[in-house]
Amino acid sequence: MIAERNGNNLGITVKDIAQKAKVSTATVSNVLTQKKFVSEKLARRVCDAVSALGYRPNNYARSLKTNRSYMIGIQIPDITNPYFGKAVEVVQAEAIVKGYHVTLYTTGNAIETERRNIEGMLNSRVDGMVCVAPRLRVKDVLDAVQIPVVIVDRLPVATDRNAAFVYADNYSGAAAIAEHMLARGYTRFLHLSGPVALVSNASERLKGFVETLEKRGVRKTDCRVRNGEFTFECGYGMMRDVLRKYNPAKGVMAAFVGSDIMAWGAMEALHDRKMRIPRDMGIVGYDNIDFSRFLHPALTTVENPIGEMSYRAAHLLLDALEKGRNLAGMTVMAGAALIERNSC
Amino acid sequence: MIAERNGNNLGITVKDIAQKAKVSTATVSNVLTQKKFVSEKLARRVCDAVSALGYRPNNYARSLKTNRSYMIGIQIPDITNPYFGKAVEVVQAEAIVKGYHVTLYTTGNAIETERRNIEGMLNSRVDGMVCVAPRLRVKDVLDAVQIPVVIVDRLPVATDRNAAFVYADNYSGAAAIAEHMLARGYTRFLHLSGPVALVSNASERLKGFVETLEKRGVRKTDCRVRNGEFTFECGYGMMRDVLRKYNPAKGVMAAFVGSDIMAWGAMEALHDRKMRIPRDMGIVGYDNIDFSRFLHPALTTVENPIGEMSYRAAHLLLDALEKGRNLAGMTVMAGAALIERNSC
DNA sequence: CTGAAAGCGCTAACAT
DNA sequence: ATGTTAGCGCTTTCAG
Repeated sequence: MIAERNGNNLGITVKDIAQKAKVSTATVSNVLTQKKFVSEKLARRVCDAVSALGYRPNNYARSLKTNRSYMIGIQIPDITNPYFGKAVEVVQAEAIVKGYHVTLYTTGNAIETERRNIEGMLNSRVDGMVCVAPRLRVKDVLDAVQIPVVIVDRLPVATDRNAAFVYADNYSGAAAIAEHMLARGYTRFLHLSGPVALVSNASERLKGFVETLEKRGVRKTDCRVRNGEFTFECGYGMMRDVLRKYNPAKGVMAAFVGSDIMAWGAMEALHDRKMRIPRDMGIVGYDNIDFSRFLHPALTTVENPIGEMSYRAAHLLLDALEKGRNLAGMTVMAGAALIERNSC
Repeated sequence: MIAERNGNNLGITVKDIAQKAKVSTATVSNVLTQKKFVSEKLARRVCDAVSALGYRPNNYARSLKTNRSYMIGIQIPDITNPYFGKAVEVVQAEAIVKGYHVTLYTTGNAIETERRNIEGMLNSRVDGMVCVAPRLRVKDVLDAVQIPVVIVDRLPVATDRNAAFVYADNYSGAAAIAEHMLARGYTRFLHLSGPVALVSNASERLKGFVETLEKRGVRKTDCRVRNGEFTFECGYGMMRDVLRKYNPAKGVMAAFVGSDIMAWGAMEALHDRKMRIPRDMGIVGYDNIDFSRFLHPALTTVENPIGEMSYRAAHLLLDALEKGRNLAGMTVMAGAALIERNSC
């Protein structure tokens, strides 16, 4: 007999436990999977044998037979960013409740890596995947994949694939910022944007902000825009450049900085110039990252509900997997709420 | 013939491609796994068939046969914390290079969850695992597991299991802080510690700090200690309490706050009281989280080399997996370096 | 309700 | 160097 080593008996199979419980392997399988009714008596015997031998089903064999891995893949740009960390946390928590495991892939915003990752997920035969903020064109990811997918934090595209979209209303969020600034009486505006050409979030925010301002009669020359990346350094650098020829005495400006992290950088640049916020310039960020409320002054921003989005995404995917629901055409848009604090 | 759908042909097997290439399944397997030499001619034919049919090997079948999943599990307390995010990032990057996938588990510092996660990894048959900063007693995790494990960021224990330890020298790091404060001329000291009873990092830091101070002749009454958790709120609350009866005029205090996040909280409490750092109190953190250099004043802290540790951990595990190296008795300790900035 | 047996797709002996 | 074939451990018809 194979020795019972602490809790991890690789050698024990259904056969062994069938033998010990004096039943067939089919019965063992039936009590384990709960798919067919088994009499109390036999079920008891099986369970006893299972714990006596420390049996642990072999998931490869199971998966080979059922063609399901109970594994879902999640891909995010950067695990070091708490915003995406939150997404992973939520998806993982929901998945585990339904008996799914999660495998994680990180892209570093590199398109090539994204392609490789998707290939990797397919190879390791995940049952479904969620892609958070992909840089690869959505069409390209869908083309590569047959299994259910949900794309998070990107604008939906029309598709007949088994794919859903969960995204936030970045346009309205940015529009709310514009309205807020207007209500505060600002007359000069600045937008330090994210990578508009690559990321729909960035372009939606830009559009929402600028269009609202125009609609309310602000002249183009009173609203400057600069494009950059969603990083501290970029926020710092762009603001530093702007500040070179900025004089608050000629009219205080309100700046919508494309993300909280950029906004932090921008605030540093102001600080270095001994400028006070909001006295010399109003600052609004976007995302409502955890730290933003602790900045000085506390950062006015827009809640980007990544937690809610990933929750919805997880459930969509899990429904597709468990109930066979087809995702095609499903989109859910989460709202965006302005969080008023002291920076503008 | 099964239609070739975009890049993901679940129905195609070795058999199909053997047929198409007019070779045996063994030959197909051999060219795919590269374990035996196959002539140019046949290899060519096989590769052509593979890409023509869009074949993708079924990893379940492969794993069932070889008893290897090429999957490693990583468990961390909180994916929302960039410190642990870094660990995941590094392990994932190293794993993928060697052809391994990573599945992620999060504990929320709940011991029960840790136990469940380990169970989950074992069920999904990971080849090895890395546990970062477990709360479960190390002995308990080792007892549960037969596969190679590396424990990161915890003090090693003696074991004959296939387990390695990678940790940082928290004692020296904290000692360096004490020396630094002494050198600056401080005579009154405070330590706001992490969960000393549960986490060896916290207790090591406490020990390193207090013992060094004592060794250098500081009286016990001049060094106060309070225990808490590694959170912003806890840092804030403990410092607020301390401040109720603190008067810098009677001697400026230097506070070693157990982690950067706590230190941030503590700095907020000082700020609320209109106290200036370091004029009214010196503050030193621990971890060198990314944001610490942007705080005002920039936070003096100790580099906790999580990136390096996880790199070493990944390689240890991968060596165990690939080269069959037994990990028993392996420990690697990473150094800790004081980072002098403006808060103390 | 229970058991016998086929077979999921792959790899690795073994045979040629 | 290549082909034949026996399973890996499980689930799932199909009989009984």
